[in-house]
Amino acid sequence: MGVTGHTPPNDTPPARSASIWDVARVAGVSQQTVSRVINGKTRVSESTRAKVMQVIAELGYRPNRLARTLAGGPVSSVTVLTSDTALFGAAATLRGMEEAARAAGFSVGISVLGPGTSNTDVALRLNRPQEPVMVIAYDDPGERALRELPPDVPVTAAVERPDDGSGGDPWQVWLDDRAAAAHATRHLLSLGHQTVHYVAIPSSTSALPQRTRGWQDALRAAGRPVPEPLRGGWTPRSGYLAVRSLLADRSVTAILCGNDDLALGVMRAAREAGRDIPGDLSVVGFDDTPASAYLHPSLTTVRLDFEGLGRACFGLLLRRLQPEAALSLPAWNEPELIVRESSGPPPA
Amino acid sequence: MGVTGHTPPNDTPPARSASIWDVARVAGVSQQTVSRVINGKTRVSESTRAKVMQVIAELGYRPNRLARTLAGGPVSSVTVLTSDTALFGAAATLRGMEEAARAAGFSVGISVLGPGTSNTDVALRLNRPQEPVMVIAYDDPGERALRELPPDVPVTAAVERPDDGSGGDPWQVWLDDRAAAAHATRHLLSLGHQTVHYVAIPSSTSALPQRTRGWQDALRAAGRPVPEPLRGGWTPRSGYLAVRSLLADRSVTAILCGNDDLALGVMRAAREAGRDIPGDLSVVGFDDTPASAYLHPSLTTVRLDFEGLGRACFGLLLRRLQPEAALSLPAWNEPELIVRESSGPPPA
DNA sequence: ATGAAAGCGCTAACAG
DNA sequence: CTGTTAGCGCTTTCAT
Repeated sequence: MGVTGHTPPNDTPPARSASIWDVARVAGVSQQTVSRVINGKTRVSESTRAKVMQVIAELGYRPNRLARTLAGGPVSSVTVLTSDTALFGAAATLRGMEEAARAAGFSVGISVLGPGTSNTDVALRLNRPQEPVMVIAYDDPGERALRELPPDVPVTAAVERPDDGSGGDPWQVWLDDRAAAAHATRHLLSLGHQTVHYVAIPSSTSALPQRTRGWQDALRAAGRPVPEPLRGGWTPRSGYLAVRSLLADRSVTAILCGNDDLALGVMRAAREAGRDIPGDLSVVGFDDTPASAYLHPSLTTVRLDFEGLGRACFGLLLRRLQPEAALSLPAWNEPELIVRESSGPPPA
Repeated sequence: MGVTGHTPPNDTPPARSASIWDVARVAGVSQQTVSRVINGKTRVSESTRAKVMQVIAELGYRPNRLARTLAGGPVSSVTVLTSDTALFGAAATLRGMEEAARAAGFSVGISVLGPGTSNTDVALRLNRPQEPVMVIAYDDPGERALRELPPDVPVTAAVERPDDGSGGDPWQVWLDDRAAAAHATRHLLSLGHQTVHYVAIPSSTSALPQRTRGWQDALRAAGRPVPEPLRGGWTPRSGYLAVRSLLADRSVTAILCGNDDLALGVMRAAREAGRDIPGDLSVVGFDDTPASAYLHPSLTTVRLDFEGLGRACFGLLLRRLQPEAALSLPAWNEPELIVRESSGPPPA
């Protein structure tokens, strides 16, 4: 006996779980037949199929996906590269990616990028040289990883904005931040504000980020002065610090923030400066986190469908892996301005 | 030529990236020597090592971790099983796990559990039958997955509370929620409140959750009435809905909430009911999310070191995988009450 | 419809 | 210090 050919004469059970060979032996069929039953692609007689299934259950057989992949089976794993998953956008995108991948039978790996990730490093994180990858590239570490991945790695990405010029990489997805920022800015102008100040999130590029551009677009189109954008980070604290000095100036009546956390910090700074929201100051954010509707005051913000974007990013990857299948891309929602209590007319 | 033995006579480059064999051939050494250089465990002469390293760089060789694992190499991958990563606790725990795992050279897979996950299902998500697993089991789907994993899978878990009786599973880690809840409750009592109401997060068990017990502990120890706990969900909205009717009763002057999101909803409901915080009502949460310090009013809450717990959970896994190594467990912080603006004395 | 053979890329024994 | 051999568990080919 000992089909695997190396069963020691006096064996202790090696705690090795049942393989396809074990199933084959017990079921009295070839190993190949078991494979066929498992994959269900090829036709197998009903009787043998039943027998094999029964033995699989008896032995508690569980397939080894590594071996399957190594042997040249279909691709069924992705690795997601992302920086800081504490950020709302990245976390939500990751959820969308994982959900779509799992639905398609993919296993998903995750690897977090730090600020100091060397170029070879990132490729070495993959489970195999050509494992497909999705990159969440809203910030600098993500963008760098995207650039530094070897060309033979199939990759799609959720990015902050399309590549300059060319109209966008076909393997990237993004939300129309520029239009959204313009929309939010127009909302504030239409309430009667003379201009709108902007607290920016960190940017991935030297070029002007899309939200900043959209904000400028709207101000310029209305012929309003364009203040210098304030540099914020990602946290409430950074928003708080960024605007403290600004708030002494009572002519500042409207502030657009790069995300909801910044907005939260800005609102706190405003209160401490004795400014009423929205009476003296309007504040608008980006993201529409679950908390935003319950803040005091509730936050006017731009809802961004990061989960949808993540799902689409995986759809794109699937299309890249199976070009012949002509897969349709799952749709995602465009950004939407949610008007709440934190924005209103300027003081009279 | 053709060490791999199947190079077609008239080959088009199969887009197959360089393997260890290719490196060996070019470097003029055996495949095994390349393996030795890569792993660095065995001694290799400096000259051959240099040669091999050079060829590795030339050919852009990247190791295949799947093959390594399949061939019986050291374990270097984990899968994390978790439900809803949108929750602060689960997300932070995941970050800690990923960080520790990556630092140890592990690749980490993630698979999200839904409410309806059948028992065989969960084992089939693993990349191989005996892949190590970490479960984030703060809620029911997590606890179920933990129960349903086959016994031969090495698993550690971050759980809401230790197993009943036995003093806790040695492969589980948890925070002392019970003591923390008692502490938070005593804080409110010491401010002069007659009693404290509690809005609970969903529980994973039929038994009383630890936070609920701690709250009761403190009330009983002080000889105060123990109100019926209110059942909340995880979101601000559920906190908002849970307490709306309660707030009509002005004798309710202190509410402890199962997490900060619930507290946010409770605070909003309170304002809408015309209650001032902390003047008429004190609110205390659990988690200390980054937003909590910037809310209006800023939230008194219990800081929980989920990231530390996640790192410890991986440490535990490592210990389980290498019992002989006698690894020390990374420490994590005990829960800590952060007193802010939302708690104060009851109205006179 | 089923079986047999070869091999994916690597590591773990053994040899020398 | 280095090379040889035998697999890991599975999916391709090809046969039958």
